[in-house]
Amino acid sequence: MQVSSKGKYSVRAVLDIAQHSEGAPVPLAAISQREGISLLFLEQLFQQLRKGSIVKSIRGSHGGYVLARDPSEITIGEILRLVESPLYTNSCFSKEESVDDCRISSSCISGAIWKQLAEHVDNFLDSITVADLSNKAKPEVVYGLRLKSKRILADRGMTVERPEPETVEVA
Amino acid sequence: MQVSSKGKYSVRAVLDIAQHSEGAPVPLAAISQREGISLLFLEQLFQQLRKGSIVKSIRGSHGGYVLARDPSEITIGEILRLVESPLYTNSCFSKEESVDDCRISSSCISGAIWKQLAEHVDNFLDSITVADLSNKAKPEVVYGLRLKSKRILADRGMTVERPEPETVEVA
DNA sequence: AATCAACTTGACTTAATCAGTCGGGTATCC
DNA sequence: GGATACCCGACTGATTAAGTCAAGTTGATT
Repeated sequence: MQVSSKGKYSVRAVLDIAQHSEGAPVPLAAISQREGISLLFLEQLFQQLRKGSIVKSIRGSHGGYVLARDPSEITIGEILRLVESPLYTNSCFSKEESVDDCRISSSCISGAIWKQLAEHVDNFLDSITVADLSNKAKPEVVYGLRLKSKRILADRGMTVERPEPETVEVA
Repeated sequence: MQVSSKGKYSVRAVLDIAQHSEGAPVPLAAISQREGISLLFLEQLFQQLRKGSIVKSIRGSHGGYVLARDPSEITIGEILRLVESPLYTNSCFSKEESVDDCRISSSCISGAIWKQLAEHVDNFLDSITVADLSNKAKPEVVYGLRLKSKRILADRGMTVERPEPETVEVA
């Protein structure tokens, strides 16, 4: 259970654009240098990010990538789902039978956990936007990792509260 | 980002013991048959579960495994941490310098996310015990996946609330 | 004491996935 | 038209995961 470097790199790259683009397109070469990520690898990732309409591409000289939407409208979860293999995939063996007929006793019971876990993780990651992390706007918030407005979560009938606005140790 | 079958199998196996042991040791061969997991693979997993004192082994004829503690004292998170690679590993490059000196700009900022994510996941998984899932005690709760007493979470200064006690679709 | 079921250990194999590369495109600006 | 930068599919090498195998040791039962 790990976040792949595809996922981590993608988040960093998008964040990099949010921080360095002044409306102007950011070429991958610049991201590659700043973030220390292989250019070729970035190209591969950005194909998916573009198709998922996280970024828009601008071709030609002085081209590059810009965010496709407002940073406050792009969540970390969205980014990850594009490049990561899904956390939850249905793996119950009984297909059309009723739940009680499921052969492998503990399988479905514990299977429910993975589904809930996936929902939990998605909800958490969707509660953080690129804007939240772009320290350009509010540098002091970055390490505190304040969650997006709770209203959004409330809309989903969810609450995700953190104990205190403590500073995350970045070591 | 996925839970490996090591993890899934381990949870199912422990659950299987909780459901089928009447105080008597459960041999791996039985688990293997019921759960459709390779015996050899189970042996491998149970070594780690034993060392992590999730289960106790009873050798000899009519031997097998029993839970090392009360089902309500064993969390899913505990099980997973024993057999899974950790979700969060510190990957910041700057070691002894101050935070501001960190070279790779977005790296640490986004790095904080992974740490929080890991904490979030652990808290969720630690809030579910084997007893919660052992449908022997309360079959109707299993698919509802009721969380462990919120007091435990409150002790950690955490709240994790689910929208409604809806039934999870097990398809 | 013999026997057998069951655990113990470490090495091994095979298949899949991950991370990254390569080569040859195409669009756009100057 | 050349430089810049994105586009796309195929490819590779390394690591990990999943599962297997062999050769034990231990302990209860008979």
